[in-house]
Amino acid sequence: MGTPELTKNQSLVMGALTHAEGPMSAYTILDKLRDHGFRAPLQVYRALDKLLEYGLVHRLESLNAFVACSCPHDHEHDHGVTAFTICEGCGQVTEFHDEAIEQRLSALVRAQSFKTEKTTIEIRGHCKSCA
Amino acid sequence: MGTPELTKNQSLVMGALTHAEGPMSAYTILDKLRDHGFRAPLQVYRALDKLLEYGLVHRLESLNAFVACSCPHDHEHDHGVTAFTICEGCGQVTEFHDEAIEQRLSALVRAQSFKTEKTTIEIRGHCKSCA
DNA sequence: TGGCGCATGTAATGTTATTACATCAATTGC
DNA sequence: GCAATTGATGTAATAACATTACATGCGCCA
Repeated sequence: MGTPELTKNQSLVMGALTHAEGPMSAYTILDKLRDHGFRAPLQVYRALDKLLEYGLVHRLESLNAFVACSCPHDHEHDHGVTAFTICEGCGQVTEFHDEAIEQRLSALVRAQSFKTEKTTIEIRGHCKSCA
Repeated sequence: MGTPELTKNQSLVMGALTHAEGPMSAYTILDKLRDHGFRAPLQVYRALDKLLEYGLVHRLESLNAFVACSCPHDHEHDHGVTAFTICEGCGQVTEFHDEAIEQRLSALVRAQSFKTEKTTIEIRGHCKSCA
């Protein structure tokens, strides 16, 4: 029960995100795909919903934008918590994962008897080149 | 150079957030303050900008909403990273701070030569009561 | 008293996301 | 075969969130 074949719209959206340098808003994706027959936001949002569900794409909450997952393989199983650095200068987004943070958050949340469904970690700032 | 006196609009917005149980969107705040003369979104957003700057209010990125800071005192100095659990059931938001996570993130980010300006940590899920 | 800084007021617009409803194709059960 | 179901799609309209642009008022002080 891994990732199913992508539908046409899902493939188009995935392609747009994969070819982009950085994150794209839903409406930017829509504009990129007008030539391929996209007319309405919903076509993008529906595809994004599925891609998010399959773990192929991440949503950046602080940007209202989306990026292709940078994990080269293996969207079959959960990668746990994903964190991002986001450069205000050049827009570059770097995805990373860390066991230690994951475990620490897990402990803190468990202490509240809170049940985690989704964790967002986003760090805004400036990358090495844009410092 | 701490928090200056709040202006009228800032006080009104701060009051609305303080009296609310949970987070409020800017437009919800606007509606609450119509009776006090608020007419336009910008009146709310301008006040929120200042309150965020003073550290009296936090923005929840994954909700596009705002909460009063739960720290009882001491908005004079930076509290470092703030994290939140957000219950999908009852909407309850709990703010917390953790040295260990802060340091770990700091180390990871330093390894990228990334300069942090703002860190967002939001955990969506269900609280004890809504599990 | 004129200029400056800053809070404010108002309108218009821009951006992001969802609801509602209709159609179409593949699959399943009878 | 042929309803019934499920899931992807298309389209329009609207809702929700946020900003730009421009004008006004008010205290301060050189």
